Amino acid sequence: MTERKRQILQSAQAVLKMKGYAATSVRDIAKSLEMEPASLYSHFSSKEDILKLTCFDMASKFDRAIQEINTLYFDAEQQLRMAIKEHVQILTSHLDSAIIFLRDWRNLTGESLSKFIEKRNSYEKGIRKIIQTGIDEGRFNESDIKFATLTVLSSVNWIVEWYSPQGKLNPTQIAEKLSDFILSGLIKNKL
Amino acid sequence: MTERKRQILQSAQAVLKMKGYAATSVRDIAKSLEMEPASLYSHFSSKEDILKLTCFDMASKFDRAIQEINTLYFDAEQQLRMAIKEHVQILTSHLDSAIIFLRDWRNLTGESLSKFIEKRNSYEKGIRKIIQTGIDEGRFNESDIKFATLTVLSSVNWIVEWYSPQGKLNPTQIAEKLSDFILSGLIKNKL
DNA sequence: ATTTGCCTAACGAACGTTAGTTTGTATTTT
DNA sequence: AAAATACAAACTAACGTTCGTTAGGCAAAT
Repeated sequence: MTERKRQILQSAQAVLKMKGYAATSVRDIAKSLEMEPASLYSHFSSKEDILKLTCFDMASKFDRAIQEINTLYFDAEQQLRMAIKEHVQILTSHLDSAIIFLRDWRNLTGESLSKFIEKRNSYEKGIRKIIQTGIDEGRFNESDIKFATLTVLSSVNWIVEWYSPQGKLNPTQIAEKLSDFILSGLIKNKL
Repeated sequence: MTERKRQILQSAQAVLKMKGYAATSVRDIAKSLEMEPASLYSHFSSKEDILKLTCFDMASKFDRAIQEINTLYFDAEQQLRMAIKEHVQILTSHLDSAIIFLRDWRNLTGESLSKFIEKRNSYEKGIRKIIQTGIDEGRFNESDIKFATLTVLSSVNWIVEWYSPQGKLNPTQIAEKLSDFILSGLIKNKL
């Protein structure tokens, strides 16, 4: 990936974030770069190519993070805190891509779509594994694992809807607050 | 609204739910009804009209629910449990509309868009008010209210991504689980 | 001399929408 | 009871626009 291509991709993502992939035209993207629509095809093979790069780039970031955490021998609470922190970090430091990744992946087609879903499920499984460990350790409440996993992921993912780099909470603080909130729902009362 | 119009709207929503508003054409909608695209215009003035009806119909359902709850003199915990239960009930009993409402509202334009955002903020304010009451009553942890509100709404809204009428949890059970989870994060430890 | 990055021009397809008409079904008038 | 009217809901045909994309060329950088 050349420097120029990365530059164009970034600008494209900034535009896609605003109106969504389907409602954004190649001409919209070109205009933001002050270039002709056709010129984009010197760098990308199709509009969907831009979506693919964005989605799979983000997916692999999440993949790398969860895989690393899963190899560490911390207890479930620490693992979950780390996972949330990494997750928030990735989302907030690539906000444009993150929004597209979370919202527009459905516009992928064919093999790309199924591969993406597979990656997504694999990540979800990584989170679920941590929660399962917490239950096995006797630290987390026994509850519907799938339910717990999805609730965790939803509250974490939703931050892209309101996070602003200018806001009063930085990513680390957000991750801490979120972890406290989530863990209070998972951890057994120490009575 | 005639019976036929309601019927068409419902069929349109089933199609829109699949690919999203922007990626769905008027011809797609017509095909699902086995009619000609032009015929839709006997019932709707535009494609966006369908989106408008869907979004504002859902918005008013939520609006009605929160307003009623806010007039009841229960304590904050009970109010929040009721609000969550109503919210889940609305989402799950109008799943197609709910998905469109949550995902596609950004495709509204002009005055519709700003009015919608206004309604959305007003609902959010209703939830926030309940949480604030809980803090004032000394029952909920003092925390960033906006943060708490958004986390509550995110975990509730995300259920449309995985809820199925055939699943093992019914809406009431989901609402209870979700309430327990959320309230364990809000309520002060009774030490 | 070759490559890179962008251009102009234009393609065919799909888009949302309009105009005008037909059809079937109630309702009213003869 | 039969004929005339009104209306709703669908149709056919087509409009102008925008869509993603391709072909081919030109100028600057390597």
